[in-house]
Amino acid sequence: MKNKELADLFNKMADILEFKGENPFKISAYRKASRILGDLTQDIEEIAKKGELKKIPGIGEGMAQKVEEYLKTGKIAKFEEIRRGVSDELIAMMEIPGMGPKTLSLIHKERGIRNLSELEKALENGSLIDLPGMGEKKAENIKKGIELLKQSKGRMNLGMAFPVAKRIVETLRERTGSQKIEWAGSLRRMKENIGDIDILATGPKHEKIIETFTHLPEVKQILASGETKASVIVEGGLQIDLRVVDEDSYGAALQYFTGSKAHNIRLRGIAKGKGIKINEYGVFKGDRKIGGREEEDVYKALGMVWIEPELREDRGEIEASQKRSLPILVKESEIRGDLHVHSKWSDGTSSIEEIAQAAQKRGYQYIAVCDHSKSLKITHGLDESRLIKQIEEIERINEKMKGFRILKGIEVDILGDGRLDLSDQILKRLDWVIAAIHSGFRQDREKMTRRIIKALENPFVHALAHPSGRLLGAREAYEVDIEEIMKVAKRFGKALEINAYFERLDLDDLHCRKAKEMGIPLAIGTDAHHLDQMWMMSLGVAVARRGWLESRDLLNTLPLNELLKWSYRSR
DNA sequence: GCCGTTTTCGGCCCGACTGTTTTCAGTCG
Repeated sequence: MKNKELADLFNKMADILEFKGENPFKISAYRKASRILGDLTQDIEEIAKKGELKKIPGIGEGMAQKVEEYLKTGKIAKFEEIRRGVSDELIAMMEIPGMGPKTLSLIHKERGIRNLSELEKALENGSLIDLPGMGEKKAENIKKGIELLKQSKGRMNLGMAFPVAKRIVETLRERTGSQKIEWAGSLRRMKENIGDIDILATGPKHEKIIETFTHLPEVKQILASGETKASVIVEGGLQIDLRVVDEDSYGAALQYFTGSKAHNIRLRGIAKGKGIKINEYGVFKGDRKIGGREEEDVYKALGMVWIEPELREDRGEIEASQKRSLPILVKESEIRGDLHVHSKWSDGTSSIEEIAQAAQKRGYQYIAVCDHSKSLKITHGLDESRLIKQIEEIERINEKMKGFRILKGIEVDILGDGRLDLSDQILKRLDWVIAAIHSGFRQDREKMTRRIIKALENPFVHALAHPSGRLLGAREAYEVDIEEIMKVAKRFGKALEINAYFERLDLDDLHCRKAKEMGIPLAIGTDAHHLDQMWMMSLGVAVARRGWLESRDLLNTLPLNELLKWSYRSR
């Protein structure tokens, strides 16, 4: 699938055009096209073959031509043309916080700086300071930006940002006495990667909130601090922005700072057509403020209904809101069980009884113990005889349980050729079998796809665990034709897992939505190895919600008897 | 470069903060 390549290419073109000072609207057209291509789950080549490129909103004559050219020749002439004389090293410097296209262009033209090390040298010897618009502070700022870039290097996992935001918001609530403090931004939309944490607050004394915030013990550096806004860097290089607004603007501000950018731009476009203006202070008709205290005000003013934050990506939610056809997203409280946890029997740390107790405490009706199977030696994976012992233990514990059931499960390994490493005779005895790839990640696409399909053909497998194998920030998904996998899953009545482990979140949101459209059931499992990882169900539910999933699209919203009916239906 | 129940041309979201300015440009979200 060349979607990602094209998305990256268009984004890079936008960078170069920005550096060159091109028309900003042209630049945003490239960025938009890049985002849309990156969001597509359908193979761009398939769309091109059908001649339907221009049907994609945001792709017009020019972009369609460039896509076709790339698919045919592997190149885009326009790209080759504009990149002449602009090295990758130069463009990479735009990543430095505080360094925009204008500054970059200035230091390049006036001081001949071509890369990061030349920039650092120039900052050391002070040769940039006498440039127009430059000064001591600006130079210092860029220096800090370089440091920041070096230590933070990209975005943070949702699962890592979440606890940090929670702690800071709670501290702010305690110390300022203000109850209306919450996170907005990509964290509120529950994106898998968080660039920074945005916090919104209101209260009688704005200065006190800002003051408290910038003096939190976690704060390493204050980037900006004004009357309504402050930005800090905390330990680990994470940036946190705080906005403080009046109470009657809180809803508008929450809407505004939740984003996404693309979602908000669309809303403002719609507003303009209706003679309405929206900003972070409220909804305005002429000079008259017609709303802003509640987030709903914004949507209502545009003839829409409120949209769940997880959907706000301009992926069709705006139209759905206008047509009153938004999905009723699944809620964590509807989850009746965790369908993937590990115990002491393999590489987990808790006994099965402890797990069951913790699950009951969370209000679950069932939990599936899915330890590793024998070929994963490093995890002390279960062979047939140990698995039989585990089955017997679970049956013993289940007899004592009231209103709760431990499901006998396994995370069975898919071998290099697609065979499973446990026999059908034993798999047959289990309630819940998930199959997973843990080796041979580098197989080529065709081989990997065949391998997984073969595993899914096994009548005793219920679901494919962490289907793409990616590890956020650490390992790319393996090469696999996920569309083909989905078709096969559909044909054989298999489920796909949403692995809620903070480093996986796999399937991702876009493929969840695709699976839903295809009628493939999803199953959330935390892959918890410790009891204190079971909270990650929240992350799995977040992915499901971002994938537009409703309660009925998931298996673990089913009551126990219905889940079992599903799992034994084909035996 | 994209797009059109206002438009095939002329729009394209909007405001805060900083630093170097004396009225504003650049950057960011």
